[in-house]
Amino acid sequence: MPSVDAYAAELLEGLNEPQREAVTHEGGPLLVIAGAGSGKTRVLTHRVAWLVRTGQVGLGEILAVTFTNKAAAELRHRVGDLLGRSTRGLWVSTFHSSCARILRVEAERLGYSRQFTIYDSDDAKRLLKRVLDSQGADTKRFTPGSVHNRISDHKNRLRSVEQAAEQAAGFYDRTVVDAYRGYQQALVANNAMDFDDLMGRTVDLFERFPEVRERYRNAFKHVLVDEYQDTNPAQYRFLQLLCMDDPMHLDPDDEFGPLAGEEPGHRNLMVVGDDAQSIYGFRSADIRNILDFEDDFPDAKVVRLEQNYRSTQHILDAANGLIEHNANQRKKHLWTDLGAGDPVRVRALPDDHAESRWVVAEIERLAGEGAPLGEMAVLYRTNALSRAIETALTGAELGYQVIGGVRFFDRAEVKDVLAYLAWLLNPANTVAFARIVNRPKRGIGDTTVGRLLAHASTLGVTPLQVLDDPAAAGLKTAAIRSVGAFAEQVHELREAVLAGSTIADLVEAILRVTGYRAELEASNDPQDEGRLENLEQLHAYADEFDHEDASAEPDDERASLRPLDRFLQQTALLSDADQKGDHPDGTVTLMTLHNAKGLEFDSVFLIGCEDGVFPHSRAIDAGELEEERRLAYVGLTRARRHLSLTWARRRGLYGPPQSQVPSRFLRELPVEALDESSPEALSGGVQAVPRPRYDAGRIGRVGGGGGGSTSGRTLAELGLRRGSELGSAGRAAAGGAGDEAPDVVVGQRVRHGKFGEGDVVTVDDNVIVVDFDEHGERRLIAGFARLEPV
DNA sequence: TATTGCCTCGTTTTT
DNA sequence: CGAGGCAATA
Repeated sequence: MPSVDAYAAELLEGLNEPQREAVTHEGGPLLVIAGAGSGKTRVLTHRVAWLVRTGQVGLGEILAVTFTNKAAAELRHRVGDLLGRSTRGLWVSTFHSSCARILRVEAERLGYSRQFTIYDSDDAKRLLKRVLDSQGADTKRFTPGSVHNRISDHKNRLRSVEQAAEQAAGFYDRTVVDAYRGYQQALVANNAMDFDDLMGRTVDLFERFPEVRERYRNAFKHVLVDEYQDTNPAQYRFLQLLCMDDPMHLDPDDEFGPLAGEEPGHRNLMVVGDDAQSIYGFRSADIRNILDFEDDFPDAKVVRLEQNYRSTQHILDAANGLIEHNANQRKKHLWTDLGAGDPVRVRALPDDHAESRWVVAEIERLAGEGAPLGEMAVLYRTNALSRAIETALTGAELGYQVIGGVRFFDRAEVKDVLAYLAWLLNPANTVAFARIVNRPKRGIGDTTVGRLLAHASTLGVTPLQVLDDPAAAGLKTAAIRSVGAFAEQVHELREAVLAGSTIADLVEAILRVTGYRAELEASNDPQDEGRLENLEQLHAYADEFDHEDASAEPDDERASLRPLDRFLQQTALLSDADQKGDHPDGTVTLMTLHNAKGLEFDSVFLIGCEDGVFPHSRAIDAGELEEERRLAYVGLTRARRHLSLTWARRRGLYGPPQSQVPSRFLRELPVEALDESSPEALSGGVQAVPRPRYDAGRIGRVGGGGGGSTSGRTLAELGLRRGSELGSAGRAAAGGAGDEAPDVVVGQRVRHGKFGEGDVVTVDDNVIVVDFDEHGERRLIAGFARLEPV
C-alpha cells in the first residue's frame, strides 16, 4: 500500500480525474490513451514522482522508455523538478540506448566484444552493398536501401534468417533473405550492430539467458513507455520480457507462466500513447500493440485522456471528424473548455506559387496583429513542398527555419572523422576502414581497398594488420607507397589513442595528421568552408564531452567503458541537436508532418492538400490511407488557435505543372468546423462538377483485342472488359509487347510506380491494370481506360 | 584513378 | 526540375 502524505498528495494537484487515476494506479498493466494535447507527459512525470514519493519504489528501480533523446531528456528534467532532487539512478532513455547500455555489459555472451560499433543506416547500407555485390545481386533492382528496408522489417518483427527464409515466396524475397544472411554474418565479423540489432539482440539475450533477463526484470520494478503507438514487435517483446511472466505472445507455443526457477513478472507496465497518432508503420511500428493491449493483458486498466488543453473547439471538431473515417481506430472525442475559437479555413489556390503567396500574406497579416512568427508553422507531407514557401518567405523578408534535411552527425565530413575514431577503436570495422582509407585522397582507390580487404579476410585478421605488409596483399609500387604513408599516419593516431588522449585532442590529431584539414583549406570549393566549420563544431562538441565526462561521477557504465566508446555510442544514438522543439523569435517553422508530431503552434498552415500529394500517391497505391489520415490528424492537432489548409489546382512537382484534385481528407472535415469560404474551396470553382463515383473494384486480369496507342482509350475501345484474361492482343493493346514494360500513364503523367499483381490503379476515372512476371518485374500494363460510372 | 556527362527516378524517418 | 548513380572517358 502506498503511503500518501501531504507531500505526495501535492503531486495530484491540478490534475484532472483521469490523469489522477493514471498517476495513482496501483500496479499491473496500465494503458493510457492520451489524445493530442491531453497532458500525457504530465501523467508520465507525475507517475514517476508519485511512485517514488509514496515509497513504492526507489528512483533506481524505474525504467522509462521513449523514442527520442529529446523526450527522454525532457522527462528526466521534469521529474527532477517535481521531486526537487537529482534524478541520478533513474533510467530514462530511448529504447535503443537502453538496449545499447545493456548490450555493452553483456556483449560477450552474444559473440561480440563490448567495443562493438553501432552502425547507422548509412554504414549499414555500405556493408549491405558489399554483401549484395559479393552475392552477384543486381544492385539496380536490389538497391542497398530497399533491401535494407526489407531486412530491417524482418528484424523489427523478430524474424530470424531462417524464419524469413520460410516465408520467402518469390525471387525477390529469396534474394532479400540471402542478403539478410550475408549481412548478418558481415555485421558479426565487423563486431557491429545496426539500430535494429540493438533491439533484436537484447531480445535474444533475454530469451537465451533467463538469468540475465531476470536480473533486469528485478532491477526495474516499474516500466513506463511513452508513444506506445509507435512500438514495433521487437520493442513489444522487449517490454514483455522485462515485465511479464514467460511471454506467450509472438510465440504461442511457449508455456504460460514463469520459466522454471524464475520469479513471476511484476506486470508493472504503464504505456502511454495515442492510436490516432500512429504514423510510423513504414518503420514497422505496429498499431495493433496499442489497439490490442487489453487482449494481450486482460487485467489491464485503461484510462482515457480526452480533455485537450491545447486547441480551440473548432480545431478539435475538425480533427475528431476526420479521424472518424478510420475504421481501425479507437473511438475518441477530444474536447476543450478553451472555447470555440476561429473556424478552420480551407483554401484553393490556382497554383503552388499562389498557394505560397497566400500563406505568406496570411502570416504577414497575423504578424501585423501582433502574433509572433515563432508561433507559426507551415507543415507539408513531403520535403519537396518547402521550396515554394521558402522562396515566398524570402521574398517577403520573413525569417524561417526548415526542420529536417541532413543531420549534423550525418554530414560526410563529420562522419569521416567519427569513422576514424570508430576504426581506431574497432579495427574489425571494415565499413569505417573503407570510408576513411582514401579520405583525404591519398591515392588508394577502390581496387587497392578491395585487395586489402580481401587479403585481411583471407588471413582472418583486421585491415589494420595488413597495412604494414602491403606487398603481401598483391599491391604494386605506387599503391604500396600510398598505403605505407597511410599506415604511418595510423600508427601515430593509434599511439594517441593508447596514450589516452582526450577526444578533442584525437579529433584534432586526425584533422592534422591525415591532412584532412589542409585539404579543405586548400580547396576553392565554396562549400568546403562550411565543412571546416562543421569540423570545428565537432571539435567543440568533443571538448564539451571531455569536460562533462571528467566531472561526471562514476557509475557501472563508466566503469566498463572507455570515454571514446561512450563518445561514439552517444554520437551514434543522438540525432541532431534538439532544435525541433524550439520556436526562435521572428522565425516561421517549416517541416514535414512527421517532424511536427509532439509540437504545437498558435497558427498552423497545412499546404499541399491534394490527392496524390497528401495522401501521397504511394500510400494510396499501398492501401495505407488510414495511416495518412492519422498523419493529417497529427497535423490538425498541432494548432492552438489558427488552422488553415490549402491546396493548389495546378502543381509542378517534377516536370510540368499538373492538374490536381483536392485531398479526400478535406472533404472529410465536418463543415461545421469550417469557415464560410471553405465549401467553395472544396467543390472547386473551376471543377464545379462533382466527380462521379466509380467502383473499379478488383478487375483482375483483363485482355482482348485492340491495338494502337492506349492513351485515352476506353476499356471497350481496347477490347478489354472486367475479369477477362489477358492475351497477346491485350499486350499489344497495352502498348508494349513481350517483356518490355511500358510506362504507366496516369492522367497526363508518366510514372514508374510499383504496383501489385493484378492491381487496379484509379486516378479520376482512368484505370490501369498491371501485371507482373514471376520475378516480380512489371511486365505489362493492360490498359489505360475510362470506366463507366456505376 | 579522377572527372565528366548521361540517365533515372522521385514519401514519410524518433534510433 | 534536380540529385545521385553509373559508365564512358582522359
